Amino acid sequence: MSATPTSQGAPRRATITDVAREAGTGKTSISRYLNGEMSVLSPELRARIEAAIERLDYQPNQMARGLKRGRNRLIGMLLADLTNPYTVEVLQGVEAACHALGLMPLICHAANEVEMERRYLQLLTTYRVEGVIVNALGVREETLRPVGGGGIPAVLVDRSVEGLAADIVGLDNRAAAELGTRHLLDRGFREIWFVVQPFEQVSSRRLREAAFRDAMRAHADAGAHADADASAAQGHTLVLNLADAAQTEHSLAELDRAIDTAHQRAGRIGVDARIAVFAANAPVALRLALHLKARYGDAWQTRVALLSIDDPEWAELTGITTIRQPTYDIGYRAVEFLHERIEGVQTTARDCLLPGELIVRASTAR
Amino acid sequence: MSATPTSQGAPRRATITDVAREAGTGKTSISRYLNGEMSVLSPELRARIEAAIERLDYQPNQMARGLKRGRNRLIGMLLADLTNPYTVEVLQGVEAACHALGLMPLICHAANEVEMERRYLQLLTTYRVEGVIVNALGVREETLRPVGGGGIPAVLVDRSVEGLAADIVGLDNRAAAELGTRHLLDRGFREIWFVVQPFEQVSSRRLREAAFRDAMRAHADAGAHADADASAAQGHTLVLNLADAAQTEHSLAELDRAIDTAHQRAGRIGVDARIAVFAANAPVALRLALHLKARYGDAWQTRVALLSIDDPEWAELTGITTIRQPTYDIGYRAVEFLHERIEGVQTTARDCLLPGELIVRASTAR
DNA sequence: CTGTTAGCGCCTTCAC
DNA sequence: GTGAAGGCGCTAACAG
Repeated sequence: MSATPTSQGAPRRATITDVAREAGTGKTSISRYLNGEMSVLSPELRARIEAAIERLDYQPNQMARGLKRGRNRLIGMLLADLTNPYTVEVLQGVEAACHALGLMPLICHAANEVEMERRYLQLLTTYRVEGVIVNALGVREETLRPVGGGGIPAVLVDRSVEGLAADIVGLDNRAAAELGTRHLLDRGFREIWFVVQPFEQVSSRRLREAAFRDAMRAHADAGAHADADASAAQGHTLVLNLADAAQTEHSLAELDRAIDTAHQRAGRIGVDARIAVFAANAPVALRLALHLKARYGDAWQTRVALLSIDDPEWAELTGITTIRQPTYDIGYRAVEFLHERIEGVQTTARDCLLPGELIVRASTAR
Repeated sequence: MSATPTSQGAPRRATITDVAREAGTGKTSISRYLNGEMSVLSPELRARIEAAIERLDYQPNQMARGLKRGRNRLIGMLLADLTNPYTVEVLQGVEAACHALGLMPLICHAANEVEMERRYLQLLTTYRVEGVIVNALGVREETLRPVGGGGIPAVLVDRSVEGLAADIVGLDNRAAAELGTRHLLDRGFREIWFVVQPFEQVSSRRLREAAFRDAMRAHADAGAHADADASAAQGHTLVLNLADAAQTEHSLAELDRAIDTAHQRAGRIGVDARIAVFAANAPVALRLALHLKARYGDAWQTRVALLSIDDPEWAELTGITTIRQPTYDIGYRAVEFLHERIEGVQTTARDCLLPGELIVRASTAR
């Protein structure tokens, strides 16, 4: 039982000095004890220290330690959008790794605001974090200047930042998009729409879309020689700007026309009426599903075969085929990379591309 | 091993001393400048300081400031489960409020592990956070001892902790459960199952369930006098332990029996076969929906009318009536409360109960 | 083995 | 108006 602080207010936590006095020794020994240099302490002294710490309920002040040794075990975690389930899942991996490595993540949520992102980045340096993991939103190389390269260590998650040479870990976007495209092709879909948010600074969106196009082209090329039917496959890319309602409506209308056209044509030929829609990520998939349901009713899946990268909790419920990202691992690896850099391991910028996993559900059945 | 500060090793950030030298003045003036005591500085000196800061890209070290003045503007945010959309939404409010008040939230995710929760709590005190806002998982009063009361200021979110007198902000659980129950009753449902996770330490679960029972009883009482049909209404409580697969299956089987029984009876009488299921929160609702879909197929909603507290993103897609919590406000208010306490406002423990909003969708239509 | 002595970067009296 | 000195809680040489 600690001294009852009858008078409320500021019970002023015990300091190392208090402990030293209580144990009848000097601060140094306490410090040594705290840092596990047990071998250099007589068992007797050690016991006294232990008792004193217990009695005073002493807890070393991380801030003070950090100030002294120049490292506070804090790392920054800059998130573009916590609303995206992807982000939360990555965070789990981050937390776990930090825990294992004795790091403490300072989590900052930019909520899709570039200005916030900038501010947080500078706030983090103010707290002298030892490194940052950033799931960049719109940062330019300049904003990240204090970071990476000559500044504090940094590793990027999911997205690269132009002009910045830093470690990056994320999904193998190319392979994932190919996987999805080929799955749709294999299932016999011949008209595929790839729907993605505006590319902007987000490299992963670009990569996925490019891989989709390449996969479609590869299929067409192969088909020209072998399978006559294959050559009919056509891929379209649709940009969906979720941040702008009007633009979103406009894009969705375009998709609707394609769906209806295909439906009419199919009626004549007597074949599966569905076109396939490949959503580049979960937010896009959700928006699409909501729209389609509003337009075609509960049976919307008889009109469209939806496939998505990311595997949100509602995918199973709605029966949608997805490509699940190894989110936990992404977060975990990111921290490991950062830790190595913090510890001074000097390597050139590395890329860590983790594979996605295709989860087949009813939406792409034929 | 100290890394040799070559061209890129450790650029060692500028300190207040560097700035003072660069500006040809003393540290005191720099400090004054940093703290906005402009009126006490000659415009000329002030300009020189500004220039020096700019040139050195100086940024004050929060840790050092904190050490000196005893407040580091850090607050702890202890989360029970980031996987729950509720949590993320609350977090948005917290972030916003912190930003407005110049606070920096240290976010800790216990991931439903009581042990983690304990450890984080102690880690937070180690960083000398000025306060904590906790969405408690299983903390006992003793764990929180250093917190609240005589310790550091604390405010609870969503759940109270037995024996701890602290501010608490969250949903008006009683009103929300009543709202939902009455909605179902109004829609003519006469058999209602309230499904909730094991109560454990979570006060909100208890409150919701109690309010549900009270509402059912109130209805029965009123019905005894007026509406003969009303007296037939029966409420059941089902505990669903999501942490244990076997127990979950067991509970779901019980629900299945009720559904089937109702269905058979309805077939004879020729009336709506659906029983209503009131999920105490989103995780429960999701688990239920997944199970029902697996058992009854895509048309599961013709067997069960699902209503849930919380309004997850898939609710709209699935057409489920919900009671949305004012999550953002909850987070925001929590920080405001904490801030007041940090600033020394001494009031007795306050409760802030915010109202939920009923969002009627297809699931409860008749 | 143990204690003494300097600071880490900053703020805060207290003189000038 | 401005600066010098001391100290926040802790660690890291140096002695003893």
